[in-house]
Amino acid sequence: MKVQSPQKPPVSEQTLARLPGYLLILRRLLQEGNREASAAQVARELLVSPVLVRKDLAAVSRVGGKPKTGFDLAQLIGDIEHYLGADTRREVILVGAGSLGCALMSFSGFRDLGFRIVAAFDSDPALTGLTLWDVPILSMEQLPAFCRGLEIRLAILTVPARAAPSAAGLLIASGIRAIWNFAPVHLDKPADVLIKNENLAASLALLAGRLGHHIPAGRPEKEGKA
Amino acid sequence: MKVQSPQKPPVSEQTLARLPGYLLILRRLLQEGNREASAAQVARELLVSPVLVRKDLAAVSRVGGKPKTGFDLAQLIGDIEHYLGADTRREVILVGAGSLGCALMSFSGFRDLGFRIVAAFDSDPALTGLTLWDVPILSMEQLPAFCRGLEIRLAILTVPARAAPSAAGLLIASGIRAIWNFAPVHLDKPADVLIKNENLAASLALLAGRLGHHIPAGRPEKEGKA
DNA sequence: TAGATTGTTAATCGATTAACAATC
DNA sequence: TAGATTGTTAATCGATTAACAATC
Repeated sequence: MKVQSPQKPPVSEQTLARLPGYLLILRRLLQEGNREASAAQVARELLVSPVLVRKDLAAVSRVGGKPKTGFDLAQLIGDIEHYLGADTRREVILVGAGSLGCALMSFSGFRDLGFRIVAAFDSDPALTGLTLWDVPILSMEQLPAFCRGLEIRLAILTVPARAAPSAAGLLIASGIRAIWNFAPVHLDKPADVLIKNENLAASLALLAGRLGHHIPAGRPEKEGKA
Repeated sequence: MKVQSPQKPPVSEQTLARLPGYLLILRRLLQEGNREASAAQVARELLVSPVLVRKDLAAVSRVGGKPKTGFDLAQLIGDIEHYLGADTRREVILVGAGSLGCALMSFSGFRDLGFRIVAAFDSDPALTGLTLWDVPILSMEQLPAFCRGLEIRLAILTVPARAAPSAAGLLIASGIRAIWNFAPVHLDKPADVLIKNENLAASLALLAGRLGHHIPAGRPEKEGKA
């Protein structure tokens, strides 16, 4: 039976974005031998306010923490993992096996959060048939049947900009529900498909812009500590 | 002589983050033969409100647009480029020539925004001395002198998580002012150094989380069009 | 018990949007 | 001129923070 949590209000985009960060810290604390952690402890590491951490955790964890001791680490980690993974298949395909695509295939960080790139697709016949980092590279023609067959819902799009719109169309037509798009182009989509644009060049420009204009980065470091 | 623009209030982080997107669209419009563009035109492509575009542009452009005709494309592109690049050297170094690092070296998108990876550094002696995609790979020992000599201020950090803290320390000691950190660890830093954390696995988890919980992605598509 | 830490309600803060006068 | 589009002032909206009562 499915035990969802429909009574809680949906968490904000910002809260969701902080969850993976919490997960990393909580896991490390657990590995270091702790059984519990306080919101203040987590907040210090992420440089956010403790209240924010408590609010975020309250939004996604069913158990909550205990006064004086804090949160049960194992329990909390499980809750966050469940929340991030709830109702979502963790199998991912990758479209575009160029240098960036191959780098993502080799990237171990996805595995730590439970994701697995199960196949890559490329229009270059020289690449199809190869297996890189345990990921088989298939032809674009094989994509629809593959996605339908395995009910894949997540795709990473690392093709050149000019190829991205048609590739995205093919993905959507093949049942993909969310696309992580690394091409710097706007992709049209139906309302029920999610597209997250990742523009690496823009990210670098943003950093350089902040540097040039001395905009303080987020909250300042806290003075003094325990 | 330096002509800065100290009288304008610093733009918000959000505005800054949208500038590269404007730049891409405006350049494309110019290439397509247009001389001018309206805020509404740009807004439609980025799915943001036209008022927001006007506010953003007013914050970074000195000239402003003209009623009826809109903004002069060449002028506006120049202003945004200048704003993003103001007071900032565009030379970047890359630390950690693993698969992700190499992918970024080969990435052409940086060039389009005026950045150039001038050198990569790696502790693996098998890599040092090589030149990949025109980027020479040097040893970590050469880093401080290189950065000091060329006054490099921007660095991309793509080393494994366990090596990141010490590498960041070396970078900061070598005069680097901003670090784009791909390792999923918190890096300590003095107040005047910027660190932008890029956690690719967390980004994917965020997308999957949104998918699982059906959180609408930003503003909905507008109905109807010109 | 005393004290640390939680969870929640109210206040603050800042970004976005709406409304509208100015102007080419 | 008439009309489209800009720039700005005020209203809205939502996230973060502050304050504080609850509780192990």
